Amino acid sequence: MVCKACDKPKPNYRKGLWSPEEDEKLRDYILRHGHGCWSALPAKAGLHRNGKSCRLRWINYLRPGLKHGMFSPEEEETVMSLHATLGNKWSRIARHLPGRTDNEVKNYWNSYLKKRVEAGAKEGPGTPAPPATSSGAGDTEDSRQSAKPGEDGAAAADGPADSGGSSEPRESSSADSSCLTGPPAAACRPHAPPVAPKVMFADWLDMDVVDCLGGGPGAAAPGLDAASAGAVGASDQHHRQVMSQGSVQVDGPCGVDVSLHGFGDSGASCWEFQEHFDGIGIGIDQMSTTGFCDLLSMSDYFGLN
DNA sequence: AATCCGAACAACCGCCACTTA
DNA sequence: GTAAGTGGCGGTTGTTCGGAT
Repeated sequence: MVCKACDKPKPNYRKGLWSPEEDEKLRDYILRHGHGCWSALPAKAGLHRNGKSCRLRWINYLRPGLKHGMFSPEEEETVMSLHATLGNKWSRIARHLPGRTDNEVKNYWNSYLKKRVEAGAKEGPGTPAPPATSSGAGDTEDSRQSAKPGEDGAAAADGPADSGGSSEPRESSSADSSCLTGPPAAACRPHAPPVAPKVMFADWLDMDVVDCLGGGPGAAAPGLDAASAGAVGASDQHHRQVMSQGSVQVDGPCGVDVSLHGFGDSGASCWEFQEHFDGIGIGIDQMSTTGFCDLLSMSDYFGLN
């Protein structure tokens, strides 16, 4: 991992919330060159942040394919199920939730699911808190829906209303994308960043590309152990979604292969990234060939590494 | 209308595992 | 074999907002 391109850490790193300009710089750089060596990235990208901060920002917020907003009942069930078996292994849990980050899962657990589980435990040891159902997540769920919807509202306001939901358009639960596809800004978090609407990875990788990359919707889940399979059995659609993932390799800035991964979906147009790539001179068709197909690899997703 | 409080979320910090020279 | 450096993970904190009083 030692990388000659990595400069010594600079002092005076900026901290705190990321500005839209910083986001833009980071995204531009990674989309052009891949992240490569994180510690060297800030200097190259013209950011006054440390590599860790950049990495976190990319992984938790900027990375294409991320899903923001409401957890679907299936996702909740998956989180609770996996947490029961894995404990606080948020990254492991997140691997079973396409488009969710460990940080998001962790936050969601700490702020919501944990309380529900505890409440359920108080009601009766043998009766764990019932997961939200597709017919309605209950009053607490409703309150959360109105409270949390998140940045996708900004996306809906700034871009196509269906851009967010296209992350899991196939066989996805309706509740999952309730905020992504549904209530516009009014129902979503008002203080969400007004820029950089959330764009699902599916929006910028055509399904045909995914098929070419080898992942097909009907592919099997290699190496998925029984426990994991059982744990996430309730959210089978997630597996099928993951089956559409592809993975390619490109040369990273440090001379190593940087694995970039795809997450396929319908042929929904990539309205933001199309615009973005146009801006930086990269054709959308170039993405598939240059490997700008970042999300989770199959192996990562299934915890095979 | 102003203030307080809890919730939600983004980001930081510290530790650990892994890789490479 | 060892040390240095990086990346990743989990815990925790800080900030912002909405709702209640």
